[in-house]
Amino acid sequence: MAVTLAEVAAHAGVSPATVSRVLNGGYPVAGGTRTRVEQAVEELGYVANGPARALAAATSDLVGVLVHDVADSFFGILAGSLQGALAPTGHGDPRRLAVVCNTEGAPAAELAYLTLLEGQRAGGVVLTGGAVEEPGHTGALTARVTRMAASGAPVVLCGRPPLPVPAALPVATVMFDDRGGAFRLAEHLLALGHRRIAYVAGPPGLSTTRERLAGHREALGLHDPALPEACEPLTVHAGFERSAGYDATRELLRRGAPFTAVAAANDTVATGVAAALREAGLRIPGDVSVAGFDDLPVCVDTAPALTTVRVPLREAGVLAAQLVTGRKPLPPGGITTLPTELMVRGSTAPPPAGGSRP
Amino acid sequence: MAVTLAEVAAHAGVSPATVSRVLNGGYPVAGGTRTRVEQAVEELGYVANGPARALAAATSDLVGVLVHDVADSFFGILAGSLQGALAPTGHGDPRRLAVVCNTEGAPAAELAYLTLLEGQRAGGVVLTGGAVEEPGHTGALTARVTRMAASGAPVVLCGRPPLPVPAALPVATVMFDDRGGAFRLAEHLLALGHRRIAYVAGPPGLSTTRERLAGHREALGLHDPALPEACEPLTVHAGFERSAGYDATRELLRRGAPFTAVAAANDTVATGVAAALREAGLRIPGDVSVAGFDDLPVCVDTAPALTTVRVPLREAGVLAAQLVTGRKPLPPGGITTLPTELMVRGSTAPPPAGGSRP
DNA sequence: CGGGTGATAGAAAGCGCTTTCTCCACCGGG
DNA sequence: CCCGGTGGAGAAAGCGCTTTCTATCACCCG
Repeated sequence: MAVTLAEVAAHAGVSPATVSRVLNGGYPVAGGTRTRVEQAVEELGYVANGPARALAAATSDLVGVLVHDVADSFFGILAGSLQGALAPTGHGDPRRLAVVCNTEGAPAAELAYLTLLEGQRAGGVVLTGGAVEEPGHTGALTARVTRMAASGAPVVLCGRPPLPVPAALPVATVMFDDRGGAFRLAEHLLALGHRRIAYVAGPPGLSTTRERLAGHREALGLHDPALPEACEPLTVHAGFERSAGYDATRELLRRGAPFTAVAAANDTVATGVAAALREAGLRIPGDVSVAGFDDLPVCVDTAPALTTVRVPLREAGVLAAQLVTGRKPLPPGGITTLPTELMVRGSTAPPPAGGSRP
Repeated sequence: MAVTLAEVAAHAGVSPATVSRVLNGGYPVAGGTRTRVEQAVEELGYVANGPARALAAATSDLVGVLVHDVADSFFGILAGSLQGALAPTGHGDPRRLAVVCNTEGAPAAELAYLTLLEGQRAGGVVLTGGAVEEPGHTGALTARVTRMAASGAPVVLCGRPPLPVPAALPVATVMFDDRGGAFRLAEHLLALGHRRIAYVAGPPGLSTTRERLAGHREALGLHDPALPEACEPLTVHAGFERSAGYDATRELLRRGAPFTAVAAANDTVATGVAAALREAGLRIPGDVSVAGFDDLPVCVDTAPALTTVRVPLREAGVLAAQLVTGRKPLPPGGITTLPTELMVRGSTAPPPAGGSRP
């Protein structure tokens, strides 16, 4: 079967303890001894037994990555860069493995996976995506996160607001400036002359939905205090899938209230919005402007290319990896906010001259 | 700290062995005893220590999922459905965790991750994406896969050809009918009247590239034995990214050899192809038809919607999960080929009447 | 009516590693 | 010249679980 530590020790003529120390560092080992052990490891092709290490050390090389759904590019890109950054540059470093868990955004699934990861003695956990803001769940989540962090496993909240955990614990938050991005996007639409701006928001109760909507409204209100209220009937809550955007837009069109622009919760929803508009015979951006959020790869290939807000997913993934592995110290306050950037493309233009349609 | 098996045993007034048996099944436990144990587990909120189980049982609940890159929708969708299907319907079932590893298609990374997973005593491994067909690597991979399977961890090859391992081992292969799909796509182009068909192929040496190209050429040859050779100068090898399609198309245009259609290695590449053509002032499908492969979600939102070949990624993910967990018996021969389907959309049309351009 | 014969439960031996705790040599200072 | 220090190595005790191997009981059949 597999080579064990003891065999390596025997081969090198030292005790198992010494081999362990050479492999894990943090304890002085004389140069000659170290060399002999390393050679034995090499010759025997020794690969440590992960579970045994985890059992003895009470922590493993596993890093849990909770996402709403990896099939969604937003999470796929985040998880991908995170996974890549988990493998450090140095060659001998212990390689962390990413355990990705699709929660579908469901609180129960989130907690269930956290339990599973705790049982696996995961060496860290990254919670990504908007948080369900519901007192009961936030409380339960905070308790779980506190417990994990207290047991030494760093927790990184990525793309969601911080949790009220004791400051001394290894819990970091990496946020996106969703609010600012939504604000600038709305400003862009206003500057183009739009006033009747529809908004296809994400699921209610989700932090991301709240932030983006807040930024959007703030911009409207700053331009004209009456605008937020005026646009209220043009706001629809939906899911984060393409079909949600499609359905919401059909509903909007059915209602008949005129609008000249639609801002969507994210790019995927925006493609659904665009499809519904096109199907209704409306031209983009001639008749109606459309904007998304996230700047997923799809944005540049839609027709027309989608105006959106870039969210630095790759950067976030790398940062989260560095934080969860402890390679990067926690920032003071534990919170890092990554900037978002308005990406103006072809899907937004001034409203039609003849007045607002439909 | 965490509740242990022994504590549950004490609470239920039985021995640890009995608790273990209730939890794992496969050994008769009297109804009353079982109930008492289950109640104790419930009351104490017991969660098994994964590493300890894995150490004692020499196998874990971890399932390795090797992908080229999760950020790529192809793999994201595959990994997502696979991960979802790993969590069985029943509630008490042991939940398998998916460890996703980005190999970037690099043989060395593939082997390195396999070693890591072996060290973790993974309960199974799924290798996805085209295989690098290089004797040395195939040999090394076969050896590794054989060893893992022999130690009891099922291995599933998904979207790649089978490996020559002993038939008795738990190794299954789930393939896509890439060749057939490419064949039908080429037939479609030929039926539209195209004769000068460019092909932006994937990286050389990859099984997927080979299969798709083979199907494509087969259709050309069947239509006119001289066609494959005639189209040879219009075939370019590139990567699987959008930029590869873009660059390859620019190169094709630069060469000046006329073509009326371009078939791309996959949808992502096709979007790059389309972008380059559009940039060159060519209309799709008016001047040049474009076709992709995979039928990723992006296909329906490009302008025009992309004609492509649907590859049943979700189905494959679910099937792979069932096979790797042993929930579904290995098919005879160990190989399952999933059908692909031609999806005709707006990006393909008859070639321009005036003759082939550019 | 006694010893098979199942059906259950317990004892105990690890699984392969980490990590105290101990021990040993050898060093320099008093 | 002796002794406390100190760097380096080993012994051994687990970590929490699975899994033989054994030990009990009932029973049941000849």
